[in-house]
Amino acid sequence: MAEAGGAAATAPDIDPDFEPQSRPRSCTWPLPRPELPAGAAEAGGTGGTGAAAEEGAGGAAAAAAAAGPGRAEGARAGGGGGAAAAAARKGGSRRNAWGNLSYADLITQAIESSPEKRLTLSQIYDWMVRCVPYFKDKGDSNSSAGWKNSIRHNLSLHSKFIKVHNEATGKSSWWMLNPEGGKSGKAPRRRAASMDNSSKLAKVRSKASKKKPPLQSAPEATADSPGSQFPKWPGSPSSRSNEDSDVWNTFRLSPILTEQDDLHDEELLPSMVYSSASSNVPPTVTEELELIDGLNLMSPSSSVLSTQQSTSSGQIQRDSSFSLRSPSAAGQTATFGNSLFNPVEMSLQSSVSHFSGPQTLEALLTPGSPPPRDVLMTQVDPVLPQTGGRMSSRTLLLLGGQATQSKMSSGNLRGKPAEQQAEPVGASALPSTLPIVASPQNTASINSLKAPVSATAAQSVQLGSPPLLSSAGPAPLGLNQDRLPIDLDIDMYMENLECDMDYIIRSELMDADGLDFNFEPVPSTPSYPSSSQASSHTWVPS
DNA sequence: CTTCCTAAACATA
DNA sequence: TATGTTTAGGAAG
Repeated sequence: MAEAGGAAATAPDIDPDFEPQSRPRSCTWPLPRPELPAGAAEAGGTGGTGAAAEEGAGGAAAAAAAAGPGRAEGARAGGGGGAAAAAARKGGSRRNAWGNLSYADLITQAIESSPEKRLTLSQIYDWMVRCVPYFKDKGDSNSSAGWKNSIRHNLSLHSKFIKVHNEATGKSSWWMLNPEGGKSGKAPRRRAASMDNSSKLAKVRSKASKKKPPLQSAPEATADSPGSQFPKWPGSPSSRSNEDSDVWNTFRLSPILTEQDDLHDEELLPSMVYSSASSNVPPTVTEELELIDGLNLMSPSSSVLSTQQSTSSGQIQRDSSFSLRSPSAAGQTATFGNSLFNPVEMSLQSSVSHFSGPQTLEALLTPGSPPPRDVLMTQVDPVLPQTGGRMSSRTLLLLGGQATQSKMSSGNLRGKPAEQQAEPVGASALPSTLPIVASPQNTASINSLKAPVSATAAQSVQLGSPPLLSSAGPAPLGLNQDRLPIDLDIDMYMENLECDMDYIIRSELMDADGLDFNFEPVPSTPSYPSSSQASSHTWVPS
């Protein structure tokens, strides 16, 4: 508070300092208030967590902002200068006028802050303006040009961000975090090659063709149902409400692979496997979950999975994991790495696993029969132009959001549990034995069920993993292996989710770059990686 | 040398 | 015009 006060004094509009993480809630998507002045919202909403921040920072930022908004140099200089003062904190100096976070980091946070973990470009801009003090005043004026350009640049440049076709009207694409996490900055994970995924990918990608316009929405199965109201904020429950029409779980996704079918690079191998990736990428866990849960709904095939798990060697995974865009049409089927589901899988299995695994992913994916949209399958979109549209490379098409919804729900939970409840509860009531997997054949039935089922599944999934993440979890391991009671009450879920989110956020922060604010002691922080992984995927190659 | 920021040229819808 | 992609140059660690 004290800090805040000081900062406030300097710059009313500007936030003391930017720590999106520290106050996730204030900057989250279903915006509490239209244009809340940062100060107010934060102060009120954040409650205690974010409080600690660097006071100096605020001043510095403000100063910088005021002083030299224009140039990089200005900003930099400002940052540097201010840094000295602010630097005190951590030895870290703010690299930029807005703090230590890079654009990429900011974008990441923006995306993460959204319930569905996806934002359109404009939403990202928006977030920046709302949540990052430095940009607060630069929102609408022409001054925005520069940083917006940078935002776009970053989105395109980093493999860490993936573009998802937004089928709603002519909206711009959704930008999501690449589950694989091609982080470019800090968390050095395995980057064997100096180049690292991002750059490398970028490069590779880049060479792809540029001439041919990708016909993005060709078949667009769901297109017809207009996302109608596709929520301005994806997070909004709307999608859920109208699952009736377009919310198919379907989503196609094209892995991160490069266009070069030959992704022999080992780097890619592991990367494709989301789950495995998780081991390295703590922060992204969430996203993984999202994907996973979505997927897992669809891909229960346990048997296959298990195999994979054990093997986990990598190559195999790679192979099986996805065969992405092969030039030929046939190749388009993406086989999802089972590994992907593993973690979830495990949990699911216990609870829901009755469905016999006859339907393996492959079966599901069967290229031959284009499943009605109901099938919640991950198929590499037929949409991809054989021309090799570049769009496919990182573009993830995702239609309908049920899959994501589950996630979203988590986001909403806090906000409106009530709504949430209705569904989940109902879902829980459903027989767990429902065939979750939708094979083309089943689609019909699934269709009707899908809503509930998905909910259930989602829940279970959430349950499964979150606990791991959540520090509080009484006995994460036990839970995990044990199985998840489907009938847990929502509160539980909520809690888990909450923890999860916060937890993740926190970890993210820590990871991020040492944001200064210190949170509460996070008991299990250190364990985070290990616990989550260990428990959830024992199979992890490590 | 690598990471990042910024600017800007292009390409598309 | 808004979005996206790419390429370039420069600064900082």
